[in-house]
Amino acid sequence: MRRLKGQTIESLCRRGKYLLLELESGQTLVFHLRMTGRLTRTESPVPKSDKRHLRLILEFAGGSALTFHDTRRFGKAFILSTDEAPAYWKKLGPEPLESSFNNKYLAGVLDKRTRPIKSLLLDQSLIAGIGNIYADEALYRAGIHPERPAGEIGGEEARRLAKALKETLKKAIKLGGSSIDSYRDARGRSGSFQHTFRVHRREGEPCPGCGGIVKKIKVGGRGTYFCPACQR
DNA sequence: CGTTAGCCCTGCTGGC
DNA sequence: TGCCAGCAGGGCTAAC
Repeated sequence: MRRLKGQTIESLCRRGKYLLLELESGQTLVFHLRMTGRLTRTESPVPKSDKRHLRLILEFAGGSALTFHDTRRFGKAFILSTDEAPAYWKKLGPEPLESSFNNKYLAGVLDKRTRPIKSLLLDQSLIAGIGNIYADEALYRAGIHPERPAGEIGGEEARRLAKALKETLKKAIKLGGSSIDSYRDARGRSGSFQHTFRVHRREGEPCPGCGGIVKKIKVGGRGTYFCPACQR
């Protein structure tokens, strides 16, 4: 990270779950927060009380700083050169909120695949940016059982799923994300999407649609919540 | 190629 | 009240 000294950040963007800081040199400083990573705009020097689980400090001219904290140390920060970047981002599928992600694309991705639909939604090489929370909530919204083989979902159901993914993400973004555990934005603020979960982390509670009981299972090793009555 | 299981890591929770 | 096994999960690798 010493190579960053003296450089100007020219733009900020995002690809899937990766945050990108584009530098004047053409290099990209990339962050992935995973579950417990936190990026915070703060003052420099960083207060002693903020040193726990601190992984990286970027000090800016003018006395402010960007800190990267990560309790579970699953998050990543790394630099991509101009040469490396295109190949790196090619590994990711389209963004659900861009026009390249449409009914036709989703139908093509689902076709002939045997994996449970939930596992497919979490595959970043097919669709970028869907995590465990959003897969559960989108499948509920679309009325699709998380264990259904992807290949048997087509037509009207596939269209419903595409729409559900877009709407779930839009709403979550509008509410500032989900702060179940540690997520905070760069100003330290919590999101509020977690207060609107229909099924995720609501095992044993009533389904808001039918009043039935929300069930929890494991799909692809991930905790998965759904309503057995509403999701077929 | 498509799919699945296991690993990483640490703080919190649930059951006794 | 205290203890500790197990859970949480995104992405990578190995294996089939």
